Amino acid sequence: MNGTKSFLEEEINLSKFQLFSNLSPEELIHLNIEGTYLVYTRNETVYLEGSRLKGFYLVLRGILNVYKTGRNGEEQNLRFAKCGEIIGYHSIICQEPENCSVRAIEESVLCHIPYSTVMRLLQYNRQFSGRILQIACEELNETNKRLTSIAQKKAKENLAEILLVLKQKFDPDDANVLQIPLSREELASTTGNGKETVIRILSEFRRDKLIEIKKGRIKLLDIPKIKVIASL
Amino acid sequence: MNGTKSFLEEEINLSKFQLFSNLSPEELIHLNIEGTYLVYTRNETVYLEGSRLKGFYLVLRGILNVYKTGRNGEEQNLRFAKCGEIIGYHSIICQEPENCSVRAIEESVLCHIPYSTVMRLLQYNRQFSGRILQIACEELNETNKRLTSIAQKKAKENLAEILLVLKQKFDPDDANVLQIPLSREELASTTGNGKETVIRILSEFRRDKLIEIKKGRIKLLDIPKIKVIASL
DNA sequence: CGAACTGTTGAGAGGCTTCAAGCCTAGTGG
DNA sequence: CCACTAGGCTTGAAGCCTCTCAACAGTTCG
Repeated sequence: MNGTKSFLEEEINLSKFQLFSNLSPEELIHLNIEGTYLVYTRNETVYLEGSRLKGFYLVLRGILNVYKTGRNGEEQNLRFAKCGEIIGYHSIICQEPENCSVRAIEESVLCHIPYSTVMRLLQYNRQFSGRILQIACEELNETNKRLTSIAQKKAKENLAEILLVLKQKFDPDDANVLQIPLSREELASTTGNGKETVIRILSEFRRDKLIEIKKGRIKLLDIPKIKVIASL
Repeated sequence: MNGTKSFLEEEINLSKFQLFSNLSPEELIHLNIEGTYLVYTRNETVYLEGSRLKGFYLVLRGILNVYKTGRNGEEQNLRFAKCGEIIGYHSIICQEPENCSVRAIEESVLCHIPYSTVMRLLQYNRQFSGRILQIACEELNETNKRLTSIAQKKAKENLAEILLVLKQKFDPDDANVLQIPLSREELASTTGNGKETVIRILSEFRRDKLIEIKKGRIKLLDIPKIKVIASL
């Protein structure tokens, strides 16, 4: 992990993020002074479960894997965070050690916002605290949906669903190519299956011309059929 | 569903709930005027997924099953709500239709707090909005933990874990008897397994003197061993 | 008392995991 | 530049776990 403010100065205009769009000029100045910018390379860990964070992070660029470590130290993906999303805020709000770990999936740039700054904003800026509350509730809705799918769906249905979820989140050009470089193992940790199971199903999807894999990126060829398989 | 304010007048002192403990006398008066009290009998539905709620609910008495309907209309329990907890607040905060359903597991009394009241409190009472935020984050932590267990653990481990979670939440006297009348099917919908699987594991636990079942209530006899099975 | 529902047990099938071996690819060092 | 190596990817086979179907016992309630 390394990074200096000047290096990134240009690309950073925190007020363009919805979360900070309602800050007063003064609050923005403070935010810019107090926030620090960090670069993480692929597979680099941002923090581990159990850490006591000194603030939260805003994702400026890249994609991160938010996961828990479960049985036998096996990773379970909880969500992927991308530009504009925040991570590590539970820890701050609940005043508890973090309950999940975060690792960069591709080179990522984060902005660390220290505890005191967050607290000041939460206290004095209603729009900000309201937005955080909304973010938490949205995340909760997502997680509830995932939990239900993982608990009830078969591996194939579940994987098909995940592909659609990833498309929605990581296909900005709408070219049906998932712009997220996931290993088979990471994909498996997302669906809650073994690596081999995921590989077999992907092979099957490929054979049936539902998807295509080029340079590690998955392209969805037949979304209607994938939706049927996902039972959506 | 039926209930009148006078019927319950006595037992209701909303300010005793932590969520409302920081309300001004004026806010409390409004809350008392605007809140309505509702009684639900066992298995009665409070609301269904997709509803547009006109407020949220505080549980005054009883236990509720918060669940989603998944594959083939099968229920997936997300959590159980008891006295002092709130339900239906995502809907209000995200301004979206509710994403889960709620049903009374035993006779329950709820206080419905209308949208306008919630919004006023969220806007003007920082302690209140902060507390809601904290509740959301705690729920998120719980759900993340559940998701990981459901995805990774075997039925037996998972069921053992659920028993311990239920003990923590529904054993106020610390007598190791779970004061929550769950059907086998409801228990199965919590662990994400079939009913028969749960029954078999419970039988095994009973045979091994880990638990005892009397009048539908589960008593935990050997918590250390249950913890070992749960891999905790 | 019978009906309807919940709980229990058995048997069989199928899905998923696990182990194992070989392939492919990217990156390294000679 | 090429051979080599490490790590990810792929496929096969075996076995276990869980689901599903089915029959029956027990319980509750009108």
